[in-house]
Amino acid sequence: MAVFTVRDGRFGILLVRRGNPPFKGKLALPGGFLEPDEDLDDAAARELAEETALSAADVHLEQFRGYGAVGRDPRTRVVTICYLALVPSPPAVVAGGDAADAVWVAVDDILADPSMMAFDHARIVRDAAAHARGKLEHTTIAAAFCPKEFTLSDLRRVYEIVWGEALDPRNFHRKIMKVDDFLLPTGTATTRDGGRPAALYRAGAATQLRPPLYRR
Amino acid sequence: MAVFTVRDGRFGILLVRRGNPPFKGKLALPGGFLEPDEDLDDAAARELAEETALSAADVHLEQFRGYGAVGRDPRTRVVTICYLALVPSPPAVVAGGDAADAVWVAVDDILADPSMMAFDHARIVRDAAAHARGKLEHTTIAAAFCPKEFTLSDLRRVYEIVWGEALDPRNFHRKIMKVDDFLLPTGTATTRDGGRPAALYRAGAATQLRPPLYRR
DNA sequence: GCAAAAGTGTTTAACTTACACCCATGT
DNA sequence: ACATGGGTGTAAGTTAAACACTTTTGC
Repeated sequence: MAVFTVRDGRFGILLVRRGNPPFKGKLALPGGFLEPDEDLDDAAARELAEETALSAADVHLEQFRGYGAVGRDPRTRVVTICYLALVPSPPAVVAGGDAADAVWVAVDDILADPSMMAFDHARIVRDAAAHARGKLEHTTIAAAFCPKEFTLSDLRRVYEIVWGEALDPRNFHRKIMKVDDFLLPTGTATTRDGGRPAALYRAGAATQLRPPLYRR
Repeated sequence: MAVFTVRDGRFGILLVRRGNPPFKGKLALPGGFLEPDEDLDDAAARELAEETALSAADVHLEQFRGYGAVGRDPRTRVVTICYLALVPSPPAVVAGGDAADAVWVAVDDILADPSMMAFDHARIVRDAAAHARGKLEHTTIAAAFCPKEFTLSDLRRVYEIVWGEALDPRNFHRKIMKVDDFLLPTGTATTRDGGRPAALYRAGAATQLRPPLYRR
């Protein structure tokens, strides 16, 4: 599982600290083995629930890609199918399961120093992060990082943090609102200190962002 | 393997007629089992070579997605990783390998009558075809259906056949030529009967089509 | 010359960008 | 009143769609 979130102004991923060899002490992607009686998607949902206490209904969960290089686990041949999960911030703190040593790590810190990762997981993180970043351009998955109700600023901040670049709030507002069935008004607004209250929205049924919202 | 091509004005896929139960007589995707000493991409390239006598260097080959539903093969549990191959037309005719009964079938015929397919392969064909059709919008993979040297009309015909819709030749011409490093002029031109000769191009290094070329 | 297909130019509308401006709230 | 962030208007530049038109060949 590549479980991404946006937390404390960073694009983060859920990792577990390995307590046993090989790669003892290094960070690894959480995951587990397919049960004999479950489909791939079901196994991913189960693993996600075990690691984060989040149900698949609350998050964006999609199959990403398979990895099967021969030496990727020094113990035996392992073919992995990596799933991508995008969870809202702050994500439910990790529960008791296998993931007692689960930590949130900023993606950019991993890309800057891949040696902190076990197995070929640094490469998987790199691939999955690039995939997620790219998908923000032409899909509505950014909303998966937001809570059930959110403002346009919340959504814009997701884009800015994941991409690491500033977007014009005015133009962002109009571009997003032009997409049919992306943001559904709730009729309510935020109350904060110092500033006009923002309208709250829920994510609608739209999945494609057309036209796309490009990075620089 | 989901091996697609454009042949005789149709968007086609390579299938094999099953000679043994289960699903004897039905059509199936070609494929095989992963060897103990090969990576996923290597296995896909090997299978492609066995089925079509095409080397991975000549075609577009990418991992598509995994399928692992419990009952998808009635004999035993099988997890498949489907690869997408786009091969030029006319593709090298199938050689001696496992695929003695290989046939090219139009994708739309399968979608119209999925019962001709064995296992869950009709669903895989549907998913893979939708993926390929969608990728024409924002990548340069359409060129993978063309021979080494091709004209803008050849490329446009690929789009028209795969999407099943007509495109304006004039606007298509300019949109494609505006993409940096997509089409490299060879300096030569076609000779045909009745019509101005068209410039011939080779595919360049560009992979992304930005801005995209949308379907209706 | 004529038909056919390739390729260019032009007009109009739509969209993007940048930024000025107004709005609604807390202090 | 004023600071703060939300939201709207607008003008300039860019891009896309539709289609008239020119070019280059075979017959």
